[in-house]
Amino acid sequence: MVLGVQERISTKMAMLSPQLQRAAQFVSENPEGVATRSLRYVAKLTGVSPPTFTRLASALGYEKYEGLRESCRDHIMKQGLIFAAKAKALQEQGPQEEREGLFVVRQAKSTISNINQLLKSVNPEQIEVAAKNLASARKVILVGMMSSLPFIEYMAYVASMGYENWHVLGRDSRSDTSLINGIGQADVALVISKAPYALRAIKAAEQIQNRGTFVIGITDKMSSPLCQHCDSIFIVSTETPQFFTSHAATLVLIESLVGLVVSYSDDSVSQRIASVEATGHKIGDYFPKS
Amino acid sequence: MVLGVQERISTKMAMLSPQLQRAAQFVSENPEGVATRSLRYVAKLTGVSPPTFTRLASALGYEKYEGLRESCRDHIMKQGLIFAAKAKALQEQGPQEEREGLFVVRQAKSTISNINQLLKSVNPEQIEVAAKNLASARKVILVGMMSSLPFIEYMAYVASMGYENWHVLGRDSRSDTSLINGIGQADVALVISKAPYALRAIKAAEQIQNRGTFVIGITDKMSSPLCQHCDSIFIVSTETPQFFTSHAATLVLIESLVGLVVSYSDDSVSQRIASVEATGHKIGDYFPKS
DNA sequence: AAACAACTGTAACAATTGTTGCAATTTTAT
DNA sequence: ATAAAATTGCAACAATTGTTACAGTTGTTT
Repeated sequence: MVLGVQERISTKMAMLSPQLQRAAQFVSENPEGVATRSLRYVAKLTGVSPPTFTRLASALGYEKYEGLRESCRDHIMKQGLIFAAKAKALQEQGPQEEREGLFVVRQAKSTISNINQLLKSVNPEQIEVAAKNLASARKVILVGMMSSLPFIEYMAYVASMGYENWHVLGRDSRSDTSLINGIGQADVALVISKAPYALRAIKAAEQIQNRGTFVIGITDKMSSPLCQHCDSIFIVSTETPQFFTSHAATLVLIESLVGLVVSYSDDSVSQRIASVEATGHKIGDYFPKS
Repeated sequence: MVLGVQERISTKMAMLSPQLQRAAQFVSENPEGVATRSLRYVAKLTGVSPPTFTRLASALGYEKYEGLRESCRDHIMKQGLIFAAKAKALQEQGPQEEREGLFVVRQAKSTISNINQLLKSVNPEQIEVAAKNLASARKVILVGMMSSLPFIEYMAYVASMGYENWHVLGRDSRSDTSLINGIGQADVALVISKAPYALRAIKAAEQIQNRGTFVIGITDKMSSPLCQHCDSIFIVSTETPQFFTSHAATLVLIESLVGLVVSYSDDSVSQRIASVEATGHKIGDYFPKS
């Protein structure tokens, strides 16, 4: 069997010299460029000397540079075929057409539509206000159960690099009650709940709001039981061609929120994040270099 | 506005000489060939003398043959944009709305572009193969550290509704080693790692692969250290207007994979999922149905 | 039928391409 | 520290590229 460019690059990348890696990365990221432009042109674009690409070709096991280019041609031809199929699938639009090869496409399509809907339905000002609240809160309580928990934890992880006052509720029930008891009006909570709505999340939102805490909610429908316990609510659609729901639009909202929160905080936060990563490098959490 | 190759050919085709028509037809039918191969090669393929193509270029209104080729390049690139039409529409949505405050819009834009890139770069067949592997594995090991862990856990959560042989590595180090020791060739692992690459994830992938286990990797670059320890690798872009990265495209891939896995499994899985939800209702995990 | 114009391939061309030897540099080992 | 090895860019190279002038062919007009 003949290996493709991408496979060859991914297997040999580690044992290439710095310049060859640069070249390899470029090839990997723009095979069309390699297939259509000349070696010297590509070299200039990459910021590497022409011979480097000749050498890359032989390092990847091709006899000549033309072999590498031929591989790139293959790659884009295959993509062209794939795309033809995708385009056809989109035109047919058949909901009963359960062709497996197009799963990703359908998934992606509904995801993009979900994101677009998020953009249409959501008020930017509302996000700003929510972010400001989160940024200035004494304590931030994150609530999410079942399938929403991972996204709450993602948020907590990102926030943990810059803040120490963000807490996740729902990891274990013991600490939960004490956490709820300690909060008040100076704090802010963010709750995520989608159908089927986890009872504990709804109950938590209710209790938290009863204590005078500002509650931000992310849910999937206006009719969601979460709505009535929130001071600020975001509706994100979760529709999917599959039997379970998609959380991608939620993720976009979360990432936007966190980004805004960081931008509202002072520079010390950015510095903290930088130092967290530096510490990680020192104790060997991260892969060296790059 | 600059005309494309196809338009130029269709308008002038009638007033071309026989040989030029032959050449024009070839160009119209294989623009990729023109973009990627040399003039002389194309000429030989068409059965026409080389100068004919130089003449065709000027007959179509290009200054030189290179102009025609450039048009063909454009044509190729445009193909990748079929799906990106929505993203473009989004961009045109409002240039005056490009105010600094609209974080969400910028975030959404880059996310959609990331998803599009996923579609462009990923081979549906490869996803199918990966999903089949996951569906038929004796045990599935999910690996992800740092910011990737929540997504691994999401995957584990969704899978837990239908399968009992999916395990997350990295929740606590004690059980990790025993888990790794128990795996072999009948098992499949899925590893997620993005820059900055968590050392433990890379090491885990290495160890797992050494045991003969099939390793599926999700990472952000071909130059990622994860690549060399994987039998199947998916590249998803994580670019963002912000300082940290976006995982939305990864989520789309994950949701597609899980959806496929379920579709490859027999009906018992769907039944299991249904019963899990029913049980949840009975013990009061979920909010009473609306 | 001859004269003309348009069409097309051959061959020589200048430009550009990919390649290779060599020297300068950096990295690694001793 | 020194030596050896590997990496990398420069410059000269042979090959190939796209182009053009020219000549043979074809079909049309007078």
